[in-house]
Amino acid sequence: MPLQELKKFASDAPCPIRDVLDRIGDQWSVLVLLTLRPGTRRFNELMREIGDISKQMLSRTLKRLEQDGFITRTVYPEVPPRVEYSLTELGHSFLEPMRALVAWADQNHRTISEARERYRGGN
Amino acid sequence: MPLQELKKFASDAPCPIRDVLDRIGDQWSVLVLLTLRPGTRRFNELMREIGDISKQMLSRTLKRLEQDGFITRTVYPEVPPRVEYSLTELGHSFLEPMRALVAWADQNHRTISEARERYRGGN
DNA sequence: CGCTTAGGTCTACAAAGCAGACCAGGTGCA
DNA sequence: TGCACCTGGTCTGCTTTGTAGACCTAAGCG
Repeated sequence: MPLQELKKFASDAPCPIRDVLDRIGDQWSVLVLLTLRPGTRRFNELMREIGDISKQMLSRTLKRLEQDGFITRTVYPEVPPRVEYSLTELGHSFLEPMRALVAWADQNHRTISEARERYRGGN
Repeated sequence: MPLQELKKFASDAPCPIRDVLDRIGDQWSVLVLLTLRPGTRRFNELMREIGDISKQMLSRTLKRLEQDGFITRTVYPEVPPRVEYSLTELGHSFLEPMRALVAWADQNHRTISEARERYRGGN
């Protein structure tokens, strides 16, 4: 039996924190959401703007974000196909606390780098 | 040449956001920090409280957090050995914006679950 | 002597992620 | 008619990351 299912089951019920951390914990999800913040984007635009994500991961990430209600996916039945992604209310509201974190990152980035240097140096 | 080095190099210089996301992006780091918030913990206490982390990952995560200045590691040269971990100022300050995120999670957990249900149902 | 205990490290094996090949199917060009 | 091109993916092998669990050290206790 897939071990992971057990874990998920065990942590799902009692711990919404874990649930969100699993979401944020996915580096790509946050990055995609941040990239969508300015407005609607198409698949390949996201690829280009994010830069180092693989098609597979982008596809998977978008699917999950749609599933969880963070983004909407609109297909225009043209040829070649056009698919647009954009944030929902939920997606936007998530980015609000996220911004605080990003701000913290901005402020403390240098401190962290210095700590790293010291560690290397002091070792 | 290790491809990853390139990536790291490319994203290190211009983008502190990425740098922090890589840190948070690590599910375990945040979980360890949250577990340390109430106060000092020993290695096996962390293991027990977190529950489903492997020794190796806990060890690795703690090492990195120490390196980055989020926690301190104190060894008491007894037998059997005793090692205590606790948050630094930086660690505490990081958890502040993090709390906003956790609060958001608490509030919106149900909404997300419902979106998931709808998705399954509507498919 | 040999078992216990804490905090790890080491070693196989499983899972996740990546790059790049491939696909559909209408359009433009020859 | 044929042939390459476009987007938004999916599929396939290989690399990287994470896991479980055995092992290690060295004092204390029976």
